[in-house]
Amino acid sequence: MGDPKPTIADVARAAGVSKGLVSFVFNDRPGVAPQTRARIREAAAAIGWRPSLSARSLSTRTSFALGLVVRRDPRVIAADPFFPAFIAGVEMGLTGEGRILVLSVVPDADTELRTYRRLVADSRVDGVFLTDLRYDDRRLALLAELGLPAVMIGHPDRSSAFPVVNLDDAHGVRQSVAHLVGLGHSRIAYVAGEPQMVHGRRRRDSFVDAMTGAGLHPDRVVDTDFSAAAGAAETHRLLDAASPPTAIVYASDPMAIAGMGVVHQRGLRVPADISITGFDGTDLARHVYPSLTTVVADPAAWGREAARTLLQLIAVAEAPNLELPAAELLVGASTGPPSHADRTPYPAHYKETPCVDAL
Amino acid sequence: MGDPKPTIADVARAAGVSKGLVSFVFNDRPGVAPQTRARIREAAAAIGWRPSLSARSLSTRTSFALGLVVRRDPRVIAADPFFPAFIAGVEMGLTGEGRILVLSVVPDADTELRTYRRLVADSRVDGVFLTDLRYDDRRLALLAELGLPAVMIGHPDRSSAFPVVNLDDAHGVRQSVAHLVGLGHSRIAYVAGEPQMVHGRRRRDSFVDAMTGAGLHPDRVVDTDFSAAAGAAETHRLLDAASPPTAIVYASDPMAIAGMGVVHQRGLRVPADISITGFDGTDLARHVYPSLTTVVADPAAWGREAARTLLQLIAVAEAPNLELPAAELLVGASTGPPSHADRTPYPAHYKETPCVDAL
DNA sequence: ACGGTCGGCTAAACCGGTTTAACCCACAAG
DNA sequence: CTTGTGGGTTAAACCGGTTTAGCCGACCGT
Repeated sequence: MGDPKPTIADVARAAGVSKGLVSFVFNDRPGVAPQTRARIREAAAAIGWRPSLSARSLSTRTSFALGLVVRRDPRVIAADPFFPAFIAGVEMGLTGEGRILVLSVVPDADTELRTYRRLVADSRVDGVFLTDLRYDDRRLALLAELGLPAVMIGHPDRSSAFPVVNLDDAHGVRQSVAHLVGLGHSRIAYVAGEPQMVHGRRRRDSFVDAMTGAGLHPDRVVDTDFSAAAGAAETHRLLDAASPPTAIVYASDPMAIAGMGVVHQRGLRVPADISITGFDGTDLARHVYPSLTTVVADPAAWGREAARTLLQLIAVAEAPNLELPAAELLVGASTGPPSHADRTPYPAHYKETPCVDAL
Repeated sequence: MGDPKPTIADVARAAGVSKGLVSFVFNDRPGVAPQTRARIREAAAAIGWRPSLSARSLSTRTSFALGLVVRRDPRVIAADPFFPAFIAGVEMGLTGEGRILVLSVVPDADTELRTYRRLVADSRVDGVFLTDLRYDDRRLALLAELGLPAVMIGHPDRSSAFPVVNLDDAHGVRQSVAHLVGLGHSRIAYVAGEPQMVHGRRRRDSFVDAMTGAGLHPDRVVDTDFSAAAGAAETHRLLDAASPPTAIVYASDPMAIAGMGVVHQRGLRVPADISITGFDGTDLARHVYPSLTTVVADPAAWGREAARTLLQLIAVAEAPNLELPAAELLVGASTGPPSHADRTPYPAHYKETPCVDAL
C-alpha cells in the first residue's frame, strides 16, 4: 500500500550492494560482474523501482526534455497546418521512452529569445528544434552562446554548426510552375509567405527561378504573412491589375483557399478563368471545390526525423544533416489550361508534371 | 567569465547568513527580519543568483510544469483549429513566470493513459488539462487515483472533483438553428463530430433540442470524426437522400468548408439551394465563398482561463468552476432563405438571430 | 615469494536546494 | 531574579540519484 516509493537505497539493500553499483547498472556502465548486474536488475524489478527523474536531473544536469518555441502571430497559428502535424511527428521520434516535449508559443522576437534563455537557465530542455528560420536569425548566435544543442528545420541563410533536417519544398514550387506552364499559362502570380522567413523567401525565389527558367517574367509576386486574410487581400489586388494573372501560386493552402474564395466571389471560375495552386497538401484542400492542386509535404516525417537527429546530437554531440523526400505536386482540379486568348503563343514544351496520387 | 554558476551557498556567504535563511527569503516565508531579508535579496541580485529548478524540483517534488495530452487522429490534428489557439492561450495564462507547458500527442486511449502515468511517475507535471472529454472517460478515475490536479475543459458527462472551465458551445448551435428556422428552413441536417466526445454529443443534442423546440423533426443527424473527409462524405449522403436538407449545420469549420465543396461540386449553389453553417469561427471561414456563417468561440481565452484555474488549483488545492462567454453565431453569406418551394408553410415566428460582427 | 595490474565493488562527496530541530537572545510576566 | 515566550537564525538532515577516490583480492610475470 502507500509505500513511500522505493529509492535506489532500497534496491541496493535488497541486492546487497552499494547505491553506486545500482546506479552503474542502470546506466549501462562497464565494470560490473554479469551476475551482480542480473541480481540488481532483479531486485529493482521485484521492488518496482524506477530512478527518480528529478534526482537524475539534479546530478546530471539533464532535463530529458526537448523544446520547441513557436513564434507566430496568434491569428495565424490557428490556421497553420504545419505545427500540429510536426509535433505529432516529433512525438513519434521520441518513442524511445523517457524524453518529452516542452512547447512554448510566443508572440514576438524578444519574448522568443527570453524564452530560450529561461529554458537553459532552468535547464528545462536538453535541446531545441529551430523552426521558421529567419534571415539574420538571432537565435543561432544565442543558442551557440548558450551551448544548447539544436537542430534546424530547413536550411538557414548562413552556415551554422547545428545539423539541418531539410525537406526540399522549393521542388514543389518548381513543379507547380512547370505544371502551369505546361498547361499554357504565362501570367502566373505568386502569393508568398513571410519574406523574413528563410523558407518563405526560398519558395518565392524558386518561383522566380522557375519562371525565368521558363522564359517568363516573374512580376506579380507579393509577400504576405501566411494568413488567409492576407491571401484574400493580395488576390484582390492581383485581380485588379490591368493585366491580371491567369494562374496564382500560393505559399500555403489556407491562402490558396481564401484566394479561391475571392476568385469565386468575383464571379470568375476556377480553373476556367484562373488556375490556383496551394502548398501544404492539407486534408481540406482535397475537399474544397474544385479540389486544390497543391504541394504535399510530410511535416510529421519531418518532425520524426528532426527528433531523432536532435536525440542523436544530444547523445553523441554530433549528427549528420538529413534530407527528406522533397515536397511533391499533387494535381487537383483547380488548375487547367487558360482561356484561349491567354494561351502562350507556342504550345508548351514542358512535359506535364507527374501526378502524385493521394493515399 | 566562466564562473561555475552561483549557488545558494554563495549567496548565503555573501550575505553572511545560512543557506536556510536564503531559502526562506526566496520562498516568502515569515520569520526573517526585514533588514536581513533585504540584505539577502541584495546579495543575490549582486551575485546574479537564481535558484536551481532541478534542485527545487527534487526537494519539493514539484515540476513547475503543466501537461497537455492530446489524443487525436494524426489525420485530424493538422486541420483542427482548436488546439493551436488553445495552447497559445495557455501560454498567456502562464505569464506569471516559472511554469511551462509539456505537450504530448498520442494516437490511442492506451497510450494516452500510459502517458499520464509516466508524467506523474516522473513527476513531470504538477497538473494537467483535460480536453476532449469522453463518455466514461477513464482519465478521470486515473487522475483521481494518481492524485494529479486537473482542470476539465468543458463539462464532463458525470460529476467529478476537478474544476471545470466551460464555454457554452451549445448556445451557438441553438443560434444556428434559430437563424436557419428564422430564414424559413425546416429540413435542416446536422453533421456532428465524434459522438464519444462529450462536447461532440452535447452539440448534437442541443441541435436536436433546438429542432424539436421549433416543432421540427431532427432526423438527418449524422456522426463523423470531425475530419474534412468525413464531412464531405456525409454531405454526399445527405444530398443523395430522397428529401435532401435545405440547410446543413456542421460541427466544425473544416467539415463545413468541405461540405460546401461537395455542394458546389454537385452544381448546387450556396445559399440559394442549400444553406451551410460551421463551427469554430476560423479565419479561413471568413474568406471562403460564400463566407461561412459559423459559430465563433474563443479557444485562446479558454486556454488562458484554464491555465489560471489550474495554477490556482495547484496552489491552494481548490478552484471554482468558471463559465466563459458563450460561443456566438456569426452570420455570413452561406445562409439564406430556402427556395420558395421549400419554405415553411407559416412564416417563421423566430426573430432573426443578432449578427455578431467580425472584428 | 613479491610487486604490479586489473576487475569488482564501496564509501563518501556531490548536485543545489528545502525543511526540521534546536539554539540564542531579548524581553515580558510573575 | 527567575522563568517563560517567541522572533530570528543556524546546523544538519534530507530529497534521490551520480560520480570519484580508493580499497580489496585475484591473477600475472619473473
